[in-house]
Amino acid sequence: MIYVICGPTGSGKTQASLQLATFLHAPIINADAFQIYRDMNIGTAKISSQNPAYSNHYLLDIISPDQSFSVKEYQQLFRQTIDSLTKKYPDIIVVGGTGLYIRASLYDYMFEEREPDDTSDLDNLSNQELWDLLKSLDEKSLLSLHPNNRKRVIRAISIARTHLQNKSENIQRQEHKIIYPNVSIYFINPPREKLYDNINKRVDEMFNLGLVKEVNDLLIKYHLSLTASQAIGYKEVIDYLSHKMSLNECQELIKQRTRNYAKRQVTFFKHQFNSQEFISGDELVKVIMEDGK
RNA sequence: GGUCUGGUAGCUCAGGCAGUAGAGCAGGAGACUGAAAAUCUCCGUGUCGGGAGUGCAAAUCUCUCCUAGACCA
Repeated sequence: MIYVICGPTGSGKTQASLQLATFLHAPIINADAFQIYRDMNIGTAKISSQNPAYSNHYLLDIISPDQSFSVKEYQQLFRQTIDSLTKKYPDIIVVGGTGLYIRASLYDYMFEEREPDDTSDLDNLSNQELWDLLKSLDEKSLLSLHPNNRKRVIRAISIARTHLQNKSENIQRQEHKIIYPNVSIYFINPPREKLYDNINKRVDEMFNLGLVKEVNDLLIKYHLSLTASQAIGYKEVIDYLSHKMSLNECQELIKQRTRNYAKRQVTFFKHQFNSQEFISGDELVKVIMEDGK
C-alpha cells in the first residue's frame, strides 16, 4: 500500500508522516522539490539529520544545490525507489508538497530523453509570435495553454521541434491512470486562517534557527543552480545579504510568498487528485490508525 | 497660535477643467505533463474624513469642523 500525504506547506505533513511511519513500520519517500537538495535544511523545513527517523527517508539530500533538477529526474528516481522498497516493505509513505512531482510519478506521465535544445532564439519573440509558431507545430497544445504563459509556450515549441512526438501527442498517448496498485492519497487542508498563522510562525522560527547563516554558508559553498535559487526563503535572504532590503522586509516578504504559494498548492491538490481530505495531520493519523486495526 | 500639504477599496496611492471612481499590492477563485517553492488566468460599490453652501448635478468649487504631517512662531 502506498500512502501519499500531500498538502500545503505548514499543514503538518512531516509530523503526520513520522507518526504514520512508526505505526506502519514504513519508509518515507520525500516528494518535495527543494528538500531534494543537500545543505538546504532550515528554509525547506527538512527533518533534522540528527533525528533517528532521518535514515528512514528516501529522496532527501540527494542533489547538490549547484545542480539543476526537474520532474523527469524526480519521476525516474521515485520509480526506482518504489521498485526497490516494495521488495522489503508492504507499506510505503510518500510525503510532500510538490504536486507535479507526485502526479508525474504516480500517473503514466512520459518524458522522452531530452535532446539538447537552445531556446534562446525564442527569447526575443513576442507572445503572439510564439503563439503563432506553436500553432504551426502543435496546434492542439494551444488548448491547454495561455498566450501569456511564455515559459510553457516555449517549452511546447521546444518539445515539438526536438522530440518525435509533440506535447499534445505525448499526452494523448497516455492513459491518465495511476500506475501503482493500492495507492491512497490523503490531503491535509487546514482552515486558511490557521494555515497562514502556522506559516507566519514557522518563518519566524526559521530565522531563530539560523536561516541567514545557512544561506550565507550556502553561497560560500555553491553557485546555486537555476532551480535551487528559486527556493522561497533563500532568494529573499540572498537579497537581504546584498542589502537590497531590511531584515524585517525580508521576513515579511518570505511570509507573504509562502502564503501565496500555499494557496496555489491547495488549488492543485484540490483539483488534480482524488484524495481524502483532512483538516489536520492529527485527524489523518487518527483515521488511518483506526482503519489499520 | 499661523501657513502649507494630505485625509479616496484591507494597504500604498491615481484621478478631480463638476456628470456618483481606478491601479498596484494584499485577499479570493482557477489553470497546471521536462524551472512547479516555478509560470500563468480571472475577480475591485468604496458613507471619495464629517457637516453646510452654490449648481440640474459635487469625490471634484466655496465655507466650516475634525484629523495626520511638515514648516513658521
